[in-house]
Amino acid sequence: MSGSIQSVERAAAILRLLGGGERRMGLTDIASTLGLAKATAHGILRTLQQEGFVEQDAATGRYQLGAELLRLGNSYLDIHDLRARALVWTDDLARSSGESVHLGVPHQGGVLVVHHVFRPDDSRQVVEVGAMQPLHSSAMGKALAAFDPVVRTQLLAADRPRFTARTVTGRRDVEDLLEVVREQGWASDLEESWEGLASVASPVHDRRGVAVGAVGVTGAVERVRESRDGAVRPALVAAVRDCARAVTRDLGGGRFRIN
Amino acid sequence: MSGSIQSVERAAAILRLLGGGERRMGLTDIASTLGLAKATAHGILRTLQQEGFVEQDAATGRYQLGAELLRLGNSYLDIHDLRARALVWTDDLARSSGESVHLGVPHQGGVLVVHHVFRPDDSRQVVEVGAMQPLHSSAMGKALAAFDPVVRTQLLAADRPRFTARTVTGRRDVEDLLEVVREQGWASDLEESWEGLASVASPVHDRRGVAVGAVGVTGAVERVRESRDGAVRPALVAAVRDCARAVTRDLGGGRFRIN
DNA sequence: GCGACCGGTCGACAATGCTGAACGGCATCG
DNA sequence: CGATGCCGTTCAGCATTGTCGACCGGTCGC
Repeated sequence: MSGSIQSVERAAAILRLLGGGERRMGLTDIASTLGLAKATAHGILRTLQQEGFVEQDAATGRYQLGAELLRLGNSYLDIHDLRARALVWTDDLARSSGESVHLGVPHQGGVLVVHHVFRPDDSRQVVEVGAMQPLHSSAMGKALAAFDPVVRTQLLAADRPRFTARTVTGRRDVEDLLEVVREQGWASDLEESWEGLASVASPVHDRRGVAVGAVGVTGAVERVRESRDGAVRPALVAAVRDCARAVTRDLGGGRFRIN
Repeated sequence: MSGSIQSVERAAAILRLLGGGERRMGLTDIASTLGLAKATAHGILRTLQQEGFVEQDAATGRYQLGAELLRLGNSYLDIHDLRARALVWTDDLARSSGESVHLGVPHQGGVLVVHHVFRPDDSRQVVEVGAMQPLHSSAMGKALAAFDPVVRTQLLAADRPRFTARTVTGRRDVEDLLEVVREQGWASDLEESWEGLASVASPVHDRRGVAVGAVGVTGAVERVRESRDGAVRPALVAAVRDCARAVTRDLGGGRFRIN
């Protein structure tokens, strides 16, 4: 029986449902959305609640995600090998570039941010660790898709929503873009995800040469580009690629690889 | 049948096992630790892996926590009402106190950090969101235990490991300490958890008056205390209590409550 | 105060997942 | 270099376990 455990699968579906979209959901909602009997959903929810993965609002009886997920998510970060090795390099990159630095890994058709170094000034910033970035419009996403065939397939298969006027959505256009990224070894995002924000990213490879993550800097488009509508600042590109190369080397891979 | 779903319970146990202690575990280890048949553990692990909650090292075959947990943990933060309301106040507290600020909620016999504002200088700091603090030796833990009977019971029931020479471990001592905290409305941690670090914390109450969280500042003991072996800086205590009171008020509760 | 809705419960059925044993690959050790 | 253990994985049969539909009791809104 190489199938999956049904109840665990359903529990995961419930968690995913609670994690995306509505903040709180009622039992009936959850059950009907997933096509389950109310009693079935209730049993799973009761167990998840008991384990801390789900909490129930005492007043309204509605369900939401639980604190245990935050704790375990943090444990995941402790485990993360790539992240541990990248810590020191990304710190340096943030200092030298003066911009905030992200480390992302491919996850479920997107890029999951596993590390985030704040821009080294006193401005108010929010932690983005645990957040997702789109594959088709983020620098890290394109860097990963260009070097990992699996991610590339995901990118081409999924729909690519338009976030700004500069978002590239056409399949042909995306494919050409990835070709360029593969040739030059780095990717950019010039106001393709958010107005006014630009990023530069480069992939990190493990010892077998597969792209396991990407390092990127993000900042105001005025600081990332040389001039209005100009090219990305070469020094920034060099710094990002240096960082990505350093992490790759640290992972024990890429001795013979160029990125 | 008010029991729990067995397989979901076991899946949660596996996740908790992977989250605490060993970074990676083999199937046999996991199964024997939890008293499960290998095949049973394998089925659950396969499902968890498929859902992204667990990852398997391709080389060694060992299992570790998966990225989906980080994503969901982040979603939990988005949901968190207390955290959302506290954001602006904790920012102000960090600025005015010049120290790093934490917001914690009681969770599984400890304090789970749900928000963390960096000390407003350029020093290198790591995000502690998702980390746990002990009830008996942290300022937030004591603040929560003093005002929430459930947490208080947990604190008295659990064993209280000694972290430094100043950690209070005796049951009688802890009870007296909590009494003082309840009277004065705030708690401190003077090198009881880590050498050189001190904290001050005050509880946040919801509209029904129960302590749902705690706000605390943490810094070098030399900056928190007025003098060597002196009292905690009154201005710092006032700032923390102001912040906690503000959040409580924001939650719609505590109009008649003093903390 | 009536109705509709919601969360929760109950008991029966059978589908589901658990169990013990056996397989194949890998590394180690003799 | 073959034997031996260890480990992750698979298999098939059995009964435990979770699922289902119908049924409560409370609450909100009309």
